Amino acid sequence: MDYLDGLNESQRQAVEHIDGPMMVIAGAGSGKTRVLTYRIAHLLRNGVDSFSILALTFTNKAAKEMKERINSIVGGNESMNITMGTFHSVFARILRYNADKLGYPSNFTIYDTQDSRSLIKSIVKEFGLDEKVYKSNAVQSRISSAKNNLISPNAYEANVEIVSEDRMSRKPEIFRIYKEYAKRCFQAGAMDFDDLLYQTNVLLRDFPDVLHFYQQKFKYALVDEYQDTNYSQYLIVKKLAAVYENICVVGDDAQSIYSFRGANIENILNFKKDYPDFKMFKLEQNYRSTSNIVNAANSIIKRNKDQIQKDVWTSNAEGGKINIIRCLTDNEEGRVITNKIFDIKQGEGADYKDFAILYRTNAQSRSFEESLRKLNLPYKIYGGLSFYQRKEIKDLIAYFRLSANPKDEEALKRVINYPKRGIGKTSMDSVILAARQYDVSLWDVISDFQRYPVSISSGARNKMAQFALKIQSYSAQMETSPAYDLANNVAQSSGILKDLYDDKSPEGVTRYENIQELLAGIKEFSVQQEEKDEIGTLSDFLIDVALLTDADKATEEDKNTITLMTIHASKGLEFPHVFIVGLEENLFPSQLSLTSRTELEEERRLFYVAVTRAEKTCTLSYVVSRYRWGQLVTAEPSRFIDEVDKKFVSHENETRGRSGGKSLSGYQRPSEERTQGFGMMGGGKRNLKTMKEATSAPAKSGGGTTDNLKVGFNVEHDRFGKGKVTALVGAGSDQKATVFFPRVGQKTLILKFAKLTIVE
DNA sequence: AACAACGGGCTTTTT
DNA sequence: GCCCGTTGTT
Repeated sequence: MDYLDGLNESQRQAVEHIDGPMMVIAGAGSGKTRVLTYRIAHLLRNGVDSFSILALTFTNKAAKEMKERINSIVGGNESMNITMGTFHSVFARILRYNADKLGYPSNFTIYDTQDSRSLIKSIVKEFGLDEKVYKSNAVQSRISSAKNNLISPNAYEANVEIVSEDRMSRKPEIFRIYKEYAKRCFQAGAMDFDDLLYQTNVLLRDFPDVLHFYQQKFKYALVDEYQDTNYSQYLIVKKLAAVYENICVVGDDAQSIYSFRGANIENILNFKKDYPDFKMFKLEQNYRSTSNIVNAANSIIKRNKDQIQKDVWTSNAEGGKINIIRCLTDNEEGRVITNKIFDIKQGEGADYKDFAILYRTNAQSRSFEESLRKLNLPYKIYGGLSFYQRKEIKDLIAYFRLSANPKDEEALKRVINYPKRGIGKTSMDSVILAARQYDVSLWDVISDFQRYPVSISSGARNKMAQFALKIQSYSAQMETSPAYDLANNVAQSSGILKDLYDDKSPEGVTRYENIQELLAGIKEFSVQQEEKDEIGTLSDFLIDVALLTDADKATEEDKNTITLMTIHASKGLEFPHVFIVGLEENLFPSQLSLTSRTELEEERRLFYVAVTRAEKTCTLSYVVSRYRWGQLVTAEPSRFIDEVDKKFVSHENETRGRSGGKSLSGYQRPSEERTQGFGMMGGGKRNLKTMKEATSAPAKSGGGTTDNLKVGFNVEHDRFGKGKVTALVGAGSDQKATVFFPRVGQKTLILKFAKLTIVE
């Protein structure tokens, strides 16, 4: 068995375990994917039918790669019949197949986050609730977490605890919104992301024959990234595996970073309860990183309380220390990191694809983009606005969606007046009102005004009827025409293509190109389907499109570029040289995570994930002040920097030791040339003002006068006069105070610069 | 009904 | 600083 030879002892044991429940706890870089693929190959070699394997991965890309690797081990294309993909895509297919049982059309629409948010917004409006109180974001996450815990609208209403939580947050009507939301999704023939799991649970709960069928089909189940599954996913897997209990879950509790979307570490504990005789395998040897990186990462994660005991080690070389860089501003951070990349690349002849810049929030990408572009280095940003979330792409796809399912109200609202065809807000409001009165969909109204009369101008009525006719003609071809033909036809006859073509601005040109790219993608899809002797309709194309992400798209290109992405998006990836940027308090760890220990521990795991992406070098950076909300604000180095064991760290660009220094005397002013560079940043009026304050900073600052400043203290400023402290942010030399001065109003001051004296 | 101008909120992280 | 939605103007 040649393929077993390349595995270490614990890997091999995990791979060779065939029947019965098992859990693999896999440290970062320990060959987890390897174990998964080899185990599947091993199952196939030992006579398991590929049709009976269910493998749930975290991304579609991971599934695709795994299939390829299995084929290369087993030979042929045996992996073709394995059911492999993300929870969402696998169960979306199963739901389509069984949709009629739940009262949904098999071509139900999948609402993305934007769609559901917009639906929630309109419900809040229709209910006459205050949109400031019932913020769509907050309501959405409330509904989402209810669904992820399998709480139906009725159960929600009946749940004393939940309802009182809503009352306490002054949003007692959420249950009504949830009810209406669920109703409207159903009426529109639409499921949101959470529904794909929720409704699967309903299907398996209410239809024992369906449950039985899939239990018999999926005799072997594997779940990757088990630590990131939520309750809804957990229960699906548990039900499917209930008969044979050939279930293998793989994960690393130290890398659980998705609790904000309902992921639940308890699933690991539940596993032990559900399958008391399970076998546990630990993969602890790291093959990815230098020992400095492995040890540094260990020193970080050991600070967390909640974790499964394991000992990740490596026999790799020691490597360089983790480099920590301090910069003055986010723009300088961009330049410094870019130069570093350039130097390393020249120095050791690395490829661009060997580098990754990882950040906490998407908004941080800007300064790196700018400096990379200046130096003409190729880069690719993952995440952020994905290709499929761009306005023009969503517009065209909305036409497709509407043609496949005219009840899809979010799609209808999106395109009924795009491109402009003279159907304005007033007319649409009347139609919406009428639709609610008749309790039918918007489509029903605009496609049959005879039956559902609406008091709008005959002009508007005609235009809507024309629009409806157009959609109907598309619908007629939906199941018969090849995807590309229809897509192209829609793009042209809807007027989208012309509208974008006429826009000669740079953005307009890009949008036009994006549409062309989408059409090219559909063409490719059509061709692929024809090779399989299938027609490949637009309807088929739509099935997957809602669940595609940029990461899935990237595989084909495989370009040699520098990678920019959030740490979340980097999970499962590895790079020789990793730069983790923006290590500042309130950014990483995020301000919103500071309220509880568990949330802070999740941020720490995120940091752990980031560090363990690195193979050869890992560099951390932080800045003294950064643009946030369009304003330059001072920042403080992240606590995570201090949490890395000093043995594995070296500081660069440091003008001072940054240990514990509470006193202002430890702070050194930036050198002259730095101060200049600082002033040249940005250039807006606001910065100039901030800069003036900064450069006019007194060297003295009376070491200690404001050290024990507290909220409520009265202070005096030599320009603003007397005032009262209303808030304090940060600590040490970067502490800021918000002070209310009766003479000039409220000001936020950086204590090390402002000449404040405490008065009684 | 269409467009320009203005203002508010926002930043976690994603299927 | 940016995106979105609202307001005011034609």
